Amino acid sequence: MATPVYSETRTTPQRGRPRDASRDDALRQAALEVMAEVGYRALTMDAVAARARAGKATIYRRWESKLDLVIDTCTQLAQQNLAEPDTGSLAGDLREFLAAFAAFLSGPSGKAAQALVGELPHEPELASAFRETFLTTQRDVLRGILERADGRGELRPDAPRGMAVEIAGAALIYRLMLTGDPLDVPFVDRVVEQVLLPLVAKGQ
Amino acid sequence: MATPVYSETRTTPQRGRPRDASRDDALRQAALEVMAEVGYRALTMDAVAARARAGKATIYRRWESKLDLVIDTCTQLAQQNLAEPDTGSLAGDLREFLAAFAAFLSGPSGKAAQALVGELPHEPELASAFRETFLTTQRDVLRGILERADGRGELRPDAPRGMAVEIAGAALIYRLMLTGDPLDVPFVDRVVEQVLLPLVAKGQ
Amino acid sequence: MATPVYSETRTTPQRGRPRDASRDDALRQAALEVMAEVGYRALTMDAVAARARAGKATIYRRWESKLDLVIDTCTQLAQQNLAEPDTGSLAGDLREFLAAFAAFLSGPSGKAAQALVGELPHEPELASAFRETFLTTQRDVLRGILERADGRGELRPDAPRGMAVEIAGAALIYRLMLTGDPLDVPFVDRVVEQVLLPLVAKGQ
Amino acid sequence: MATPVYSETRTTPQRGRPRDASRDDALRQAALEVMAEVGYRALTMDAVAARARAGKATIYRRWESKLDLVIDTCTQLAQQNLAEPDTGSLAGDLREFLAAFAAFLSGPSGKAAQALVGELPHEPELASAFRETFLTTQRDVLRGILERADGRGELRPDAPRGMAVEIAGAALIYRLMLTGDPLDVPFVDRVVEQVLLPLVAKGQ
DNA sequence: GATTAATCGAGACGGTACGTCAAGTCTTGAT
DNA sequence: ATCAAGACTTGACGTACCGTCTCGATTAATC
Repeated sequence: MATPVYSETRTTPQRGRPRDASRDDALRQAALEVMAEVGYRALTMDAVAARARAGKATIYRRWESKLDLVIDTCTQLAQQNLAEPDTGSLAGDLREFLAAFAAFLSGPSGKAAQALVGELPHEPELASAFRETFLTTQRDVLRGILERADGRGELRPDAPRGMAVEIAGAALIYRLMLTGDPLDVPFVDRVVEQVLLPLVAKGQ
Repeated sequence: MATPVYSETRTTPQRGRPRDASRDDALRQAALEVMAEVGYRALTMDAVAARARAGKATIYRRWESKLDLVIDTCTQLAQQNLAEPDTGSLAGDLREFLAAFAAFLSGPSGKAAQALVGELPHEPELASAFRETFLTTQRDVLRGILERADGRGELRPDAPRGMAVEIAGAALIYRLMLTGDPLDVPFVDRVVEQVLLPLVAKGQ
Repeated sequence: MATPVYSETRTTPQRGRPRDASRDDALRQAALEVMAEVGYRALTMDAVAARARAGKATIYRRWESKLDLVIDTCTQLAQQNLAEPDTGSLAGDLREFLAAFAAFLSGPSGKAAQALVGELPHEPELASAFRETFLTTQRDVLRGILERADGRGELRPDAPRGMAVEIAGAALIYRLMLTGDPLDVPFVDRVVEQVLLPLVAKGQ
Repeated sequence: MATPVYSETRTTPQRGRPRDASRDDALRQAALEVMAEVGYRALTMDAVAARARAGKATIYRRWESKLDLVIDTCTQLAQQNLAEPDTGSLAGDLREFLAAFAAFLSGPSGKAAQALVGELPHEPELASAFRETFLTTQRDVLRGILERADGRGELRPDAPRGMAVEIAGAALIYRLMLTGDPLDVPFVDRVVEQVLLPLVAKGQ
């Protein structure tokens, strides 16, 4: 599921009191705060309900489970950070975009993403929502950056573009989730200069 | 903690019935099976105990918590696959080692590792055990491979060795845990040929 | 409270859509049916509303609570059976009245009354409404019967009238609510002949 | 059900930790206290568990429901008050026994009994347990008293014994549960002198 | 005839209790 | 002191109901 059910194009006119849309945001906000504080495992529906001053039924009316709520909460956050940069150079575009992505991952969304990784193999719906939110978008932007660089003649003809895109994401997320090392601008710069440009840029 | 408590140097000689060491393996085996079937979240101590035909106290006598049991179970598995290859060439060593590591990750240990990722930020002890098991060892072997290659004069002088090591691990784990794409030999070969060798090997 | 709020002498003339008086009966009828089926405890306002095809607000506009609705429903039923008999003889009056009262108690009102007994100690308002409906009226009629019999010289001078009245009610209600034995005409006759007349009638 | 399941004659030897019998009493005591304070309706399992410092599962392991717990709690109390008096006279026996029964009903058991009346029609098991506890025993004792009085030649030959027994119980319980008037010794004396003795004793 | 306001069915809302389930501890008898 | 078994406390789960509220849609009395 993973989204409150407004999108359902209504067949019947509109019966009863309509859902209060402001509760959605309040609940997502509460979920985000609680998850940031105690993590996914220790997040309880009671805590979210209490923080949003809502009844639990109000949550379960919108999301089927804790997982569903968390997914939707993260997805919502991901909508914003799509900024496709255009600095005119491959190096500039890569640096700018990866820095933005790193910042996004360093915030609550990153924490949430990490919390969800363990569920992916057992929750197919979550897995596809997760990949859509955290992987596909970022991958598409990177591909666009490489294409524009190719248009400017900056790429080697045999550049392994797919692999470069994968490596870029992998490097950031590996740091974030596994090593625990900081995901800062110097690191992004090193990834760009020591890995990405050498792999794809002409004359390196 | 993450290891059965035999190491506790006994002050008193040895009184009463000694611990049945075969229960350790039975319990780890049960834990592994249950985790592979239902994942970390849905794994219950009762289920593990029942599968091993053991009492819960028998588990808690050895491990402090569910997490602890799972960590130890995985660590145990990791002990075996340290095989440092020596094919005589950088490319050969990389291929062989990464293929072995990929195979290790593709098994139950990989599933377990994934299940644990979400807990790392809130469980410092788990985090260090996890990194020791899944990251450090692999990193050290890779570093050794690069050093021996350097001794043979196969590396460029300015090769970004640390980054190469990090990228190698990142590429595999990213695939395993996030994209869900298969972690097979062709992929490993592509990583070696399209990424690692270009980054560090002389004359590429 | 225990009565729909029409009595409220309106200060403002009469504005807006007037209340649909037919909903009162529909709701009481629904309440009676539900209570007869599942008892007081398991009666839910949602069930009553659904059965009457009414909104819950329509109920709460008329009655303050579940208790209030049930009380009013029973009271309504009680209004009818006040018939003070006048057969010309004490025995005849007693038989006729107690048979009528037994019939009343054997119907849904009796079930409802029983359902309410448990609430009496904790609901003073309910208690007084309950006593008014189920005890006082019946008691007054019985007292009238005894007085008229006394006027005819049928009573012993030392007849314990108060006790006789109390015993008459007690015998019926005890059967109804506690023993579960049938509250039929033969029983009423036995109460009259074996208990009431011996206690109060001259020459027994 | 209405009794913790020890009575179940065990087929298997005895496996695992046995039930802690002291929890039974603690829970019954807590239930009695809570019920006396807030009544049956408002009694919650959480409140009982909290007061007994027990988990809810510990309650549900023993009793299937709130009703079941309450029944058992009362039944336990009823076991004690069977005292069959033997003063040597019908009047003395009646006074003594009914006073004792009135005292029993005036305590927490009486409150509990009242709370249960409303459930009787919908809970056959409860009904029979209730009657066994609160009616049958008392009835049997009364019957014994009448028989012994008959043996002493105190009864009229045509005395309506069954009705007398029923009336005695009805008078007390009617007062207790319906009218709310006090169930004190003067009242018991009046019942004996004005009703029971006139109905059955010789020469009245 | 248009306006006005309280009604109607429907159902979302904040709460509270429900009965279940799991984690980790403790207690049996037996080895 | 260990073992299997299972009762124990704690606390979260997801559901159901209470009594209130809010929606669009009637429906009279008032203007």
